[in-house]
Amino acid sequence: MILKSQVEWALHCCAILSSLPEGRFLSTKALAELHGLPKEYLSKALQSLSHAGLVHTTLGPSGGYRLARPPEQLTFLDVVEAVEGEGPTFVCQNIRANNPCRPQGYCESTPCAIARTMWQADEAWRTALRKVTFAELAKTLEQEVSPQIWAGTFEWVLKRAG
Amino acid sequence: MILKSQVEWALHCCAILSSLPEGRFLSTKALAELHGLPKEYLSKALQSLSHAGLVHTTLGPSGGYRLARPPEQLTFLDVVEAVEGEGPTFVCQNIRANNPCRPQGYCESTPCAIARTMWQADEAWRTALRKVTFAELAKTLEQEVSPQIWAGTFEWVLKRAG
DNA sequence: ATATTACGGATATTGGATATCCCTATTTGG
DNA sequence: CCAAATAGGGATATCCAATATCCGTAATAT
Ligand code: SF4
Ligand code: SF4
Repeated sequence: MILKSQVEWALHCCAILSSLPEGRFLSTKALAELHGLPKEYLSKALQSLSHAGLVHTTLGPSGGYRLARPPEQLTFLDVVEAVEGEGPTFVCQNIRANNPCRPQGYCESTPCAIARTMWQADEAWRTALRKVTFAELAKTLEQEVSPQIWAGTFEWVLKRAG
Repeated sequence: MILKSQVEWALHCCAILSSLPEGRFLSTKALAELHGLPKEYLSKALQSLSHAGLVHTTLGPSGGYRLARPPEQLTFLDVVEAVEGEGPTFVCQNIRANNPCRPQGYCESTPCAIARTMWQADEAWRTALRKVTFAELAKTLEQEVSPQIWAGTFEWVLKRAG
């Protein structure tokens, strides 16, 4: 059970977009170059973000993406779910229904304890991701990333942002 | 990102084995019949449990599986990790290394904040699963499952347990 | 007008999950 | 001792989602 690599891509892109000045846009091409990713395929991940309403887009030269909300209101969970979907990791096949000891046509009323436990774990995972916003991430990155790279990247991005 | 169905199978099998009287064994064949699963493939899941040391096995007629520890000491996490593996759900491809603004040969010292956040969420998921033992599951199931089915299944299992 | 962009459909390619088959060593029960 | 039953493991086939590429369309800035 491994998340798609698009999740990492989308998280990185949102991290970059978080530090983009108000009102400016960054294109798929720039984001792909910056991260060394296939442009056409990264585009699909960005479209997922767009479809989820997390980013706004503009067409034409100097077009691209910007965050739809301030980074304080964008969480890791938003991005992960936009790309990976909102479904549970544990999908119950209801195999208890195959129990030969069950009376024919018997129908359980409640989801069983096994599934509930797995879903609670899913919820704990989601809760952890919901707690971290991109504002906090930006703060952490600014402390941890080498100032030289930080400034260089910022300049690189600004030069390409429409 | 969806868990393999083998996870559900293994959880169900351990639930059954939890209520098996001390010293007796239940075969793959019986477990497959009880849950309506392909015997040969279920066998792979049970082998994972065996390889992880969660169950003991015996060969020959009347052979099969029993829990290696009391249900109080067997957690959901044990079973899930035995089948699904212990790796993180978020695999970092280190795409920050592709940043064209980085000096050549530059090497980050610490895993980045994005990966750490994702791994923390993984840990929250694991913690939730580690909290639930099969002793607690048995207690819940006994309360929730219809007494008729519960008794019938118990009898069905005992008849086939070696 | 032209170049650039997001978007979406179509289409490979790949790898892991699913599933089956068969052989071997071991143990039980007769 | 013998025959049946069992776990274990290797080989193989199938299926499907993730990965990746390509191209056409509409919109937009210069
Ligand atoms: S017991 Fe729970 S996990 Fe298993 S089939 Fe039923 S609902 Fe699904
Ligand atoms: S920034 Fe973090 S998640 Fe992204 S490539 Fe680097 S270590 Fe991996």
